Amino acid sequence: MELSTKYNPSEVEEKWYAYWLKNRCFHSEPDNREPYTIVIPPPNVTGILHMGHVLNNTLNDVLIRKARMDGKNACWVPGTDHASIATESKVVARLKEQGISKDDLTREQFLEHAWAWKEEHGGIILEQLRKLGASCDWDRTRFTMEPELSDAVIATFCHFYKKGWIYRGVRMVNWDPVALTAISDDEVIHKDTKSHFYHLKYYVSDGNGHPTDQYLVIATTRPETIMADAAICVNPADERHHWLRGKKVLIPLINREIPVIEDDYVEMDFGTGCLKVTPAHDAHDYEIGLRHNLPVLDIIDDHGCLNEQAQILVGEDRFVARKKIGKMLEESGNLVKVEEYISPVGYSERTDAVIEPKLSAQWFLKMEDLAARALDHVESGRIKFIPDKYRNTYRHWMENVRDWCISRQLWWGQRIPAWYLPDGQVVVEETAELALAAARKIDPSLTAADLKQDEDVLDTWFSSWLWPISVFDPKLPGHPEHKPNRDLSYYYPTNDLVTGPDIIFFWVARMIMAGDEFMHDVPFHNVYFTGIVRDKIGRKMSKTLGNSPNPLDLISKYGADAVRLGMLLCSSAGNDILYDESQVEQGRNFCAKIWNAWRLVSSWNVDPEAEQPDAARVAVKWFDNLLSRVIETVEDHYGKFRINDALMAIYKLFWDDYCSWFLELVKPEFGKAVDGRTYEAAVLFFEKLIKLIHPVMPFITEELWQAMEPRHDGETIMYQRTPVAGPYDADFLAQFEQAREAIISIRAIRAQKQIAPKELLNLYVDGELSEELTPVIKKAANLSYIQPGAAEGTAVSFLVGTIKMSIPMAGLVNTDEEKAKLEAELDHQRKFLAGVRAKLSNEKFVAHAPEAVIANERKKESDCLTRIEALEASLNTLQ
RNA sequence: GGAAGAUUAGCUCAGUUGGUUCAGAGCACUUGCCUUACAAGCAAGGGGUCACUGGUUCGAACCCAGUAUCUUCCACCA
Repeated sequence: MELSTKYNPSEVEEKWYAYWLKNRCFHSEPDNREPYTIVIPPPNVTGILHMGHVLNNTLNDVLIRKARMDGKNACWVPGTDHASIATESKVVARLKEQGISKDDLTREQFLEHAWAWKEEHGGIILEQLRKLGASCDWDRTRFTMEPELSDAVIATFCHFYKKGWIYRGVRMVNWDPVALTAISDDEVIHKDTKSHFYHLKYYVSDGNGHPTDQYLVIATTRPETIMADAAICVNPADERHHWLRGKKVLIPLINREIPVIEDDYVEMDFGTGCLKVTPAHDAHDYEIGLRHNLPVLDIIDDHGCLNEQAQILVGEDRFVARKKIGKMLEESGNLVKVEEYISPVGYSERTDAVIEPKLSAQWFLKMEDLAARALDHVESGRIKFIPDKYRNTYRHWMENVRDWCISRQLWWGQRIPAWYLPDGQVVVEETAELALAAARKIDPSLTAADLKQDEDVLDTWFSSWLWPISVFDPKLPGHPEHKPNRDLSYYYPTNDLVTGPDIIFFWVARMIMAGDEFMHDVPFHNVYFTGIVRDKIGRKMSKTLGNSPNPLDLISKYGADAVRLGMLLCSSAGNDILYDESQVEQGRNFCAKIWNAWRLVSSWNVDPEAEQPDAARVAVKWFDNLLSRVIETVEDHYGKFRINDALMAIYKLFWDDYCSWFLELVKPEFGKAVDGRTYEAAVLFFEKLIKLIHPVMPFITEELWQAMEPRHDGETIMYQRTPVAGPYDADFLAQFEQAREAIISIRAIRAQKQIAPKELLNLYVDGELSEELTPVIKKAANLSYIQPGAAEGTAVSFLVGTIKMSIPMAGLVNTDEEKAKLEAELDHQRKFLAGVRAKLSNEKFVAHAPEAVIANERKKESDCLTRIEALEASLNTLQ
């Protein structure tokens, strides 16, 4: 079959992806083969493909395709995540554009809009993954908010509630005033932020609410919260403040009287040693408040604005209020000074809004027991992290974990299955009907109308932690007594998880917890953490910087295979990835190389009767041995998740060894036919090579495989078996390396002396060179003959190991130049010899070093002597 | 503030538990080639005091201590 001169990726990719889909090549059903399972880290349902996805899914696809070719029953389950906060905020933003406020909608109306948005944008990213070549089992596509999976989430909530591990409590939580919801501790990002340290005078009260002329000074970064102060606190050991004992002070501007209290929490040497206690707006202050029975006065509303309770600046945003109150305090004479100050401030991961500590009723899941068990799975090695260093991170988090705030004040998500009775009691059941039944046990007169369901939804991660289970059997989570169905029994535990280290706590840790709780088993055996994709100067990719290429543009420009290869080339596990388009170009170039190699082989005329030239015979033997050795290396790399090392080994095998050496050695002379045996070997090697390449570059390899008809009878390469390494002759491979070295030296001499490659030369060999390899050297170096011994007359000589080689070259040799070169080399060898001898004459070395090391030093010594002798002989000849 | 990790060629990284002939790869670079598969290519080549300072050892890129720089994670001193 005639191939076009250029590889056309887009046409080929479309053709074969459609073919794979049509033939259901990606689909898996349980059978008696060993399963190999991956669940996709579900992207946000309304997300679009970015470079991080490309990296992650390329790695996933390489692993799954490799496993498939290893004969395993490979199943890669795709799907999307409803991404509660992210999606809801997008929907809110779109409604706003249409002039609709969320507050004007009922829950049902809002959800209609949200589902419409999901229908419109949902699944785009899955379509994009197909362009990348992802071999997901699309028949198994799941969505975390589809009915069955939502049921699983609800059941899970009930399960833990009945176990006593879920509780509702009024706690200080992280409030996001933009998203209008509480978020978990993990969703808060602390950033050092420039602010001001206000030093304020609080006057001591005369007992009737009037200021005396005595005062104390506190330091705060949040002067707008002084109206919520409940006390001033000092350290009991701080003698500077003992005069304040039992006194009351007045809050500036509003003149409210508050007590001075003492608590060890206050650091004497920080600030002024006086702390204003504001229980409603600071987590630590809240704790102090509890200890001292202080009232809680909340002066900030959900949007982060001061409310009526503040008395002043009502309705002002907290940051505006901060500036304004600074002025007011200055005017009232309460402001002592303002210092520049840098302090850590919490920001919302989603909205980047400054988090407001806020007291509110939320649902929590106890973590202690779950975390201990999840930690053990990793500590014991049942789950391996690649790279290993993430174990430390994981352990630290697990040992310091706090209860998980699982409620979110949002509508897009699974609604908490808790119903409140009119008297405030709560029942938790999977459905409204069951809840009513449960409520009637408390009060038989109740009707459905009397029950009010909790308004909140659950944290997205409370659904995605079930993912490796619920994609197979949504009935199991929450119902541990349920018998796992056929899919779950077969595919669980999954094998490998490829994901970013940024979600190690959000997702990885919690999947391990859920797996342990419901399956009493790990959810996966290996977690491969990818790095973050950055641009080539190390910046994170972001829309605002505009340094993030659109993967689909890259695919249409270079082809999916090129993008995949480019991504993998720069990705060693756990390191951040500095992406550069030149790597994708390298991928494209590799495609061209593969394409052209087959164009060459397939263009040959074959004469089955022709005798196989010696050089070709040896080349075949060599490549056969080499192939086995490289396959062994590649398998080893895969086993250690060193995907880019595996890739590089294959890349070099194909480009350097197969193309540059093997094909050049067996290539028939112009106009002549290739013999049958050599041709068969060249084709067979090519087949094995594209099988090795297929997991990384699925499209071009399928195209060429199919182009090799009728050899393959229309079978896909996807289900061919990975080539296996046979035994190989390491000595022979080493001998070939010597030949290769000789050839390179001869070519270099040609280049130096400007002798055309076509001009025949003669070679004299003084030393033990394998007879078998002389035809190879002859062909590759274009020699007319190779003779034992040393060249007579003027010659250029060089060393290959300890073998002296020389090429007679009358008239072309500059004797002085050659002499200088030889002398330099001789000098170097003598120094080397001196070093080796120094070692060998060191008694301690001889006494302590192992036999093998000493023997090796002796070999170095004798080889070096041989070389010195050869060099001296060459010098003599020149003189 | 705590912790983990990193520092090897211009760039990105290997270096498998201290010892194969003065440290390897890919890319980039230099030189020569439009040689009938491929100029997106071929051939040849240059390039490193393994961050720094000490120590352990017969022997250190590798182990130990300290220093410097960087990255990430965790952390509510108001």
